[in-house]
Amino acid sequence: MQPHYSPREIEAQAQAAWEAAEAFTAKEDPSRPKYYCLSMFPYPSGKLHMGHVRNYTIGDVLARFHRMRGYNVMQPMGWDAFGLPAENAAIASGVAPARWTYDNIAYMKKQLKSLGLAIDWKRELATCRPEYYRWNQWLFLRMLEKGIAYQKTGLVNWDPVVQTVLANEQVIEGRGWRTGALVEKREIPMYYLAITRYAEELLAELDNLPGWPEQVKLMQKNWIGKSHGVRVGFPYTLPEGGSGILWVFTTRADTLMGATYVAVAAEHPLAAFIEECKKGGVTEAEIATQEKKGMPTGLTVTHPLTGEALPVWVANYVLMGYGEGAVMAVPAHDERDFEFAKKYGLPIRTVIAAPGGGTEREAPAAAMTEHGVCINSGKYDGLGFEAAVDAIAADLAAKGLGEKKVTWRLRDWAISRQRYWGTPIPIIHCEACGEVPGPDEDLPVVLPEDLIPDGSGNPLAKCERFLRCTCPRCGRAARRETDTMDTFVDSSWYFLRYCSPDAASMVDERVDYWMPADQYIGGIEHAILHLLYARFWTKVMRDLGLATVSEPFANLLTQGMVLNHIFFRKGEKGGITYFAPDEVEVHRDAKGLITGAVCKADGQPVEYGGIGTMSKSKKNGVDPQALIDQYGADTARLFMMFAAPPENTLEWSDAGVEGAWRFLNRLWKLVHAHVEKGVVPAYGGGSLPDGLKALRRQIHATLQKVTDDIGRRKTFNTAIAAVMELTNALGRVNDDSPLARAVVQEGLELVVHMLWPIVPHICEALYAELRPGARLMDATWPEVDQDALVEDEIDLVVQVNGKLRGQIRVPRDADRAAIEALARANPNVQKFIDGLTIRKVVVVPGRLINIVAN
RNA sequence: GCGAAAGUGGCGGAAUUGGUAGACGCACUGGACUUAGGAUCCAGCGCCGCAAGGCGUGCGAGUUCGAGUCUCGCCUUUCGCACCA
Repeated sequence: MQPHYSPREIEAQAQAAWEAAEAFTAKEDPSRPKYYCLSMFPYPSGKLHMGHVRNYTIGDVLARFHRMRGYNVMQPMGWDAFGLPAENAAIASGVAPARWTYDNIAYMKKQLKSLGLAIDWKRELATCRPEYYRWNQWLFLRMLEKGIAYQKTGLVNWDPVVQTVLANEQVIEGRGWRTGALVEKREIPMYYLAITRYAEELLAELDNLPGWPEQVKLMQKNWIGKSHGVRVGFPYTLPEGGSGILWVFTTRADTLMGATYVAVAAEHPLAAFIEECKKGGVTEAEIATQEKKGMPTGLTVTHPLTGEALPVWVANYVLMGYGEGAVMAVPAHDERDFEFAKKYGLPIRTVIAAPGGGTEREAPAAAMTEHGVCINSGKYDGLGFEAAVDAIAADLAAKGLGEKKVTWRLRDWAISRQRYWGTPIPIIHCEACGEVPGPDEDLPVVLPEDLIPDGSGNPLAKCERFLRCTCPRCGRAARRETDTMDTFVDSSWYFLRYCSPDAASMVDERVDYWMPADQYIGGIEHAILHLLYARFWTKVMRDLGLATVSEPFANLLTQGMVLNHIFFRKGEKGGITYFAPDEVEVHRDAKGLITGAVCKADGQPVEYGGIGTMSKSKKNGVDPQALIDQYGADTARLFMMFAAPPENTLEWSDAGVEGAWRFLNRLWKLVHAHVEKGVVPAYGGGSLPDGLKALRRQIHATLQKVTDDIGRRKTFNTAIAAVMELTNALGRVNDDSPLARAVVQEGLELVVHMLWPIVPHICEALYAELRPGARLMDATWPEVDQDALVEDEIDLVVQVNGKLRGQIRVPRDADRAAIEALARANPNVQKFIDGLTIRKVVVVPGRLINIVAN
């Protein structure tokens, strides 16, 4: 056996052996339980980043573990290949997005392979290929038929200089990122998917997902935002004649008697699209944090119960997309209304009693938003929240000016993008027939791959060979739609295509074998949008009879981000220059805290910016390739899995990598030393002296813990820590007797089994030394020997008044009286109970005894 | 602003069901080996204290025989907010 661990060699060998055996090619096999291990597919941005390495290593550990446990495992991989960065690359360097994307895929695939992932590459897909996106188009047409897809107008960010729609990401402090021009809101026609039709099911089925983290389910629940309220009508008469009813939605109908004005969104039909409100972005965060602004419309509406005339204001805090796009304002009991009323001097009328019992303060200092009893509300005085809502809703209904209503925060999904690098929307514009769905025979509507965007508009709009077509209805010359689909469409069903990657239809019956995915792994940042869209899309496919599955992901693991230190220098003009961590020398104080740093190149100080997510712009990324080249894939995988539990953020540490490397070297040397003395059969029974009995107990206790940590808890860091402890214990054995060597042999064999999911290459190599000719890729997960775990005596902790005062060793089955007697006999315990009266003795079996005395 | 999480030694983290706080690793200190050490091995390592012991899980209260863990209030950080993926 080689005395030194050389990862380059053994990793190439192991990967070649897996490939030759086609070990990870998955085939449907109804005789075995299946395990579909799915990781979020990467966007081919150029090269792998640490987040990818972490994501795919977690998936690989679970895939390999379940394979050893006897499951029929399928772990696929693909490319989320459409999107904005390819267009940005084209703008920056003139390369066609297609070319850039395919080059990146080729490079990143090589990188993924060097990590030694147990992936079935036969199922690989890229969403920018016509054979994939044709089914986006096909399903879109089916949705149009069902009325799930429809057209209406929506708001976008408009850069007036380049005459282009901008993504929210491209708007920086209200200005276009390349032009610096003030961005305007603009209303344009778009296609929507009616995800709100599925709101009730998307909400209800969260309860059927025990394998999802509670916080993700809660975030989805809040996002869907089912709320029970009342739709209230405020009649009005326009000065020039006409009349109508202004409808609002409120969850606080009990405060209707306190309404002092009505506010509508800037895009509400009652308001003109007011110039002032055109400015600023379209994101909810921006709207919620901007200064409350508004203006009176000059109109008034009639309070449906009191008949009072209330002014109508346009307010920038009212969202057109939610409820009715208009609200009744009750400043006394809503914070936003309160702030607005203060600013514009509108009246504030308290109609709910404050919890303290205070009643009619003229000028409250803040809105009282709690539920309470109605006051100053005429016939409703004294009613609680529910009674008041019921009574008011009934009175409104009698007048035809209201009813109880359920409203959702969730909005329909706008999928139109005014971009080139995406799935063409299969719609044909005909002068005579209008917007006509493209016929199925035309699919796929192929995206030309040789166009190069320049940042102004969509190059498809100038591409005659793409645009020209005939109207399927009247046969006259027509033009194709140039909008493409949101890339969330691509990622909403790729996991279904993996199940039948070569199907002639969108999917085939193999989806019913593999789905749902038994484990889905990806970034927490996708907790809402991607996961919600994927759930919706799956349900639509189910309702079209394409699959039987309702919920695509049985278990969800949301991994944390990978962070690193940030260093920067502020320029004279306020610009910030970032420095990579390896470009600076860090200064620490006596406690090890970072106090400052200097740039190695010029010796001048740089500022320390704390810890943040690895990103290109902050130059704090670490290239995984350099890590793999220097230490090998196993060290990279081990460090990633050991440094933090998967849900936590992970701080990058060069020293931590060294630690992982050292452990693998120690393990190699330990097996080498053992093997050089000759391999022996693993311990197979017979009586053991106390020391070896304890070692064997540790071996099987470790196996039990690691099985639970990987399989149930998914805390790979604690599994590794336990194996490290066991390895240290095995290394301390200084006994060459046949019995001792047999126990160590058993221990080492179990160690390489337990570590195979995490560091498969080195384990494959070590196992071949421990059992010449054997391969771990064919091995099964070992069984815990329950007999080895049994202990005759156990240690108990003794506390006096909750403080640790001693330890006692008692027989495993000692009774309460015996334990108490032993505890009271302990000299240190006696010292602390001396002179006190014992009030109570708490015995926790197997753990501790607490003597309460005073 | 709204929604969701997190906060434990010098650092990453462990403590799984309310029951020994600090496993494992890193950093650091001392020693061994060595021509050499940025290799390897051994030992120590929360804070205060000579010790006995006391204190200690972001801050402040509370429940309990017992709280890192449960409850309430606050502070800080991170993620998401619908056109980044």
